[in-house]
Amino acid sequence: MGHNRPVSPTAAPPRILVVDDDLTVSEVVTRYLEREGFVVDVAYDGAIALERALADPPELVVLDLMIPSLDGFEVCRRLRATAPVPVIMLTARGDEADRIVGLELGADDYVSKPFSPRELTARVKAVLRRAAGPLAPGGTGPTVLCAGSLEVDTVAHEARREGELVALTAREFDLLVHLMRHPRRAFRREELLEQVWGFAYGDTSTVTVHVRRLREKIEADPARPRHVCTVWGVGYRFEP
Amino acid sequence: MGHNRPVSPTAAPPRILVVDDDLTVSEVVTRYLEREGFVVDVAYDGAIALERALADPPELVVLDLMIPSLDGFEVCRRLRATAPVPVIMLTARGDEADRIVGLELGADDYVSKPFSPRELTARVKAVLRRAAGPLAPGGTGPTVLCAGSLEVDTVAHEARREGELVALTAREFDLLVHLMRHPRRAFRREELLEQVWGFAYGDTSTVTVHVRRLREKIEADPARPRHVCTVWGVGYRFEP
DNA sequence: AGAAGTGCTCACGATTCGATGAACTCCGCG
DNA sequence: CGCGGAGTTCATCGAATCGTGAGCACTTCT
Repeated sequence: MGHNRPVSPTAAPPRILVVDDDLTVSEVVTRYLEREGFVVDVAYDGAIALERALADPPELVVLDLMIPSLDGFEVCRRLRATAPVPVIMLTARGDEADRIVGLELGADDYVSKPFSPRELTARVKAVLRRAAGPLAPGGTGPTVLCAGSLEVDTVAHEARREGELVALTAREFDLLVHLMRHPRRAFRREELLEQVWGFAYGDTSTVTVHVRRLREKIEADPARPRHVCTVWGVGYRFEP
Repeated sequence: MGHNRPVSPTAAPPRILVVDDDLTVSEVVTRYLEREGFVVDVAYDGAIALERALADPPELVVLDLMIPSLDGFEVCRRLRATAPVPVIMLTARGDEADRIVGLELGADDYVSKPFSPRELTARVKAVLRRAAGPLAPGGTGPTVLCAGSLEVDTVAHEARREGELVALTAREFDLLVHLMRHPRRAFRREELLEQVWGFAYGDTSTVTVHVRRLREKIEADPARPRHVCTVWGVGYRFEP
């Protein structure tokens, strides 16, 4: 069931709006992006794209420059005017690229046709990563989370109990950080699956097992957890 | 969105001179560079650019090749004749760029139009990092980095282990310095690719291989690295 | 007490990830 | 023009990790 984890360790699958009137292109792009675990929406002209993007902004827009009703640049400009949505431009190849160079600079990145799907998905991921910020999510919170004798350094990607280093796997780490960032809030397993794993659906026992392994490592008495607590009939909650 | 700090953590913001007669280009470039925390100055033709750069040398020059009064190559040549200012060339797209790259021996890097602002800023940072040292009076941080029996002299471009000189290639050196400048911080491969290589995207196995070679040279037991450590599911981290 | 619902544990198979070795490209040099 | 070093890409291998299903334990309700 190998869904590739798209980008950010702790995120629902990013939605991407693909705007291209060429059916062949948009279909291929869609297929490849979905294979990488993204949720893809398609629009065939500028006006509709803009409307849809403004109504429900996706995480990223892949935008052909030459499309009906509103050209790509105009769409990009208007998008940017209201919401800081990352944009990747698809530009035709050839000399005209020189003329439009100034215009297309509004985009976060560009890919010139013909392009390899691999390159496009790579760039999509790169731009999303940039938009999400580096491992240290900038101002969105402290880099070291503390609770009791627990210390979690989100930058160094390390966790300590009583000062002792505990080796957490990537998932365990993500799970712990997510819980610690929302102390005392109860999460249903489905929520955690979505917010930590990025799965829209799936076996909730996956969460159970990971919680168990996590407790095994960070709780003094894993059978009587003081931090990662069970909320019966609901899910789990982090207790500081 | 947090302002990314450019390159060195404690230095004054590097000043960058952007030389381009296309207003659209220079404005967009300026905006993106400023967003990254640089101080940007703009010149619209070669003579003025040269004059200004010589009067008060910036940390880096971003130079379009086709500009009025003095072409980019000439400006670059004269600049380099007097001051070792790093230069990034903006070249027209295509095969032409390939021919030019041979000529522009003076430039530290080049970016061909159309380019993504991402790529430009990434390369700017990479070049600045690489250039940090030669003419660094006070701002650019320590010139000798130490960790255990490791000594890295960023000015002399030398690395020693137990006092013994180890021959590192340019990339290996840059990689090591970058990691050492952010001790204990975990980097994803994609981040390193961007911050050390200046690639907006690419094959992450490149990083893997270079890390391996670096370990081969600086670690006492390369199979059990004590400094350049693996963070499973994430990337690498430097341990002092 | 019995039954149904919910969470916990364990072990197995599939997948993913990093290390490794080697091929290949690109230059500069003799 | 071949050589050699640096850098990049590719294929393979082994190990760590992950997801799943089945059985057990505990809670709650009838």
